[in-house]
Amino acid sequence: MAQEKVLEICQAECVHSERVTRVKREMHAEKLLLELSDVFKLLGDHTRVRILHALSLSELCVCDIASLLELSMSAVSHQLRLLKAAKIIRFRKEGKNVYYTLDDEHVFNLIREGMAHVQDG
Amino acid sequence: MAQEKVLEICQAECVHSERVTRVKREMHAEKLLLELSDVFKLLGDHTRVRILHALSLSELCVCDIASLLELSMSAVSHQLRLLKAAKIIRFRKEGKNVYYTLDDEHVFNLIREGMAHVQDG
DNA sequence: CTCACACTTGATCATTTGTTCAAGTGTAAT
DNA sequence: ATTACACTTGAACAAATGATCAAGTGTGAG
Repeated sequence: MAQEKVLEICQAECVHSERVTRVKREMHAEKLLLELSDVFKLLGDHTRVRILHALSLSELCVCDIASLLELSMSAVSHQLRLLKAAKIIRFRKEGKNVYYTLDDEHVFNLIREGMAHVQDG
Repeated sequence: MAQEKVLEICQAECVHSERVTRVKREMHAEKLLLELSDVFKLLGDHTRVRILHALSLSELCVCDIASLLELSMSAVSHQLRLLKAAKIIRFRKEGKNVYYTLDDEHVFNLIREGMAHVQDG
């Protein structure tokens, strides 16, 4: 897992060095890519996607979600915690209940765009 | 992990049943959501996102990618295999080289939309 | 043919991840 | 205060994951 300096790379003649250096120049985004993969990782779980999809249709409290998706409240709460920490969802307390919603339209768009990809086959 | 029938759900008065049944009616998408989470899961890895981002800038052969991202060819090849299987990327052989590209614009859009989310903070 | 080499693949292993269980908050009603 | 209950949280454990290593393809050059 520790990404050592491997350099099991092919001979110089194989690497298209002009292309590689050009792409490397355009890749001033390493840090953002790391954040990006973290966001996708959060969306990349069946339970969490189901939760987010449900929240894209309505604000819901924890036990609504648990009931809807037939999960334990504990399992739901754990996942909500992750989504909350990543600012993908927002919450609001009201009495004994805690209501969750999507945080912004980006996530909504991501789900829509993802759906489009999936539906095309 | 085995998703047993838990039903540790709160009392009837807490569940907003009209809301829950309405959302449930609108959720005729369970199977798609499963596929969707699988796609996001593939995008949800640092190495794979870096590979995809590089491919969004240019067609590249395996050792270009390995060189660019300082990874072993083996590691790259394993990840390409997953992306290929999910039809997220396409390949073309030419002599001893194998060139990879993004399969369609959906993935490109996903990465762009994801970047927008990340950049907003 | 034989060799070099770009790439693939299977096995292994450490890390990460998601669920469950049990215990702990905090709020509202009695 | 005491109880009920919506929700959170930590520990524990099984399953999934990603990198490495070693062995395997297949293609082109000599």
